[in-house]
Amino acid sequence: MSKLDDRALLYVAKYFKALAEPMRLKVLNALQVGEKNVSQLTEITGGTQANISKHLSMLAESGLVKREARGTSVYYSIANPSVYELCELVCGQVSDHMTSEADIKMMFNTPKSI
Amino acid sequence: MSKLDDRALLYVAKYFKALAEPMRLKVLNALQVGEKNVSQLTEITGGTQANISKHLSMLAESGLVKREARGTSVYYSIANPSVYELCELVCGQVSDHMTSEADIKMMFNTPKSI
DNA sequence: GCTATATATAACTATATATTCATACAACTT
DNA sequence: AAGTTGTATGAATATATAGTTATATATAGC
Repeated sequence: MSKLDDRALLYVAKYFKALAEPMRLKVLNALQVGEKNVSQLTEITGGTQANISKHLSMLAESGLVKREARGTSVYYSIANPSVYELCELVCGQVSDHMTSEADIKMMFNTPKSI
Repeated sequence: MSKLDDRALLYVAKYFKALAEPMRLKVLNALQVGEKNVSQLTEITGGTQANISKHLSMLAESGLVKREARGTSVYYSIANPSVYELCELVCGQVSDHMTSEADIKMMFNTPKSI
């Protein structure tokens, strides 16, 4: 593989990584109905302000959300609605897959964080 | 959010996490044309046997690939072709997004691993 | 049974990540 | 100007992860 390919690969991986965290999925889910500021997202998700702020920075840097400061608040919104297509696809695969024993087992085999 | 929702969230996150690693994307890419055994995947990707084997175990556990032992070899194949739809979607978003300065910057801002 | 080949795994290291707490910073209000 | 509110960030900790090396396990051929 060429060096350019590797960089593209890294970039795609980075995008998926942004989606690979439950709290960030919660945030994205909360943004599905429209833009929200950090305080609102903090309340909706039940996270701490610092933590949500960090996740939002990460999502913004990965190009999944847009940031807009207005007054004292900062509003975040979905950069590209097709992110929900991704989630739909995955949810479909997950529910298909969830019938098998191995996956039930995996469900209980969850790490403490990440 | 209910406890069940949280588990589903964790499950979806786990699926995305399986895709959030360049070497695993390479492996999945190699499998696009059909099943391959571990040795073949090791050669194609340029990884070490132990490393590829681990990634394959992880991919199998996450439900992205199927495992089938035949003779002394173990053949892996894509469990669900729609994983490539995901990648297509992401590639589209990535290339859209790649025109902006912030992303060029991010390109060079890559961690050493992961 | 012995050897060669293919795959998996355990121990280890280095790095990355999520989370919390405390604090800095910025923009309104009075 | 001082206080209030909303957001970001640095330090610290605990956990997770990718990768390497060495080794175990299994299957086939002799």
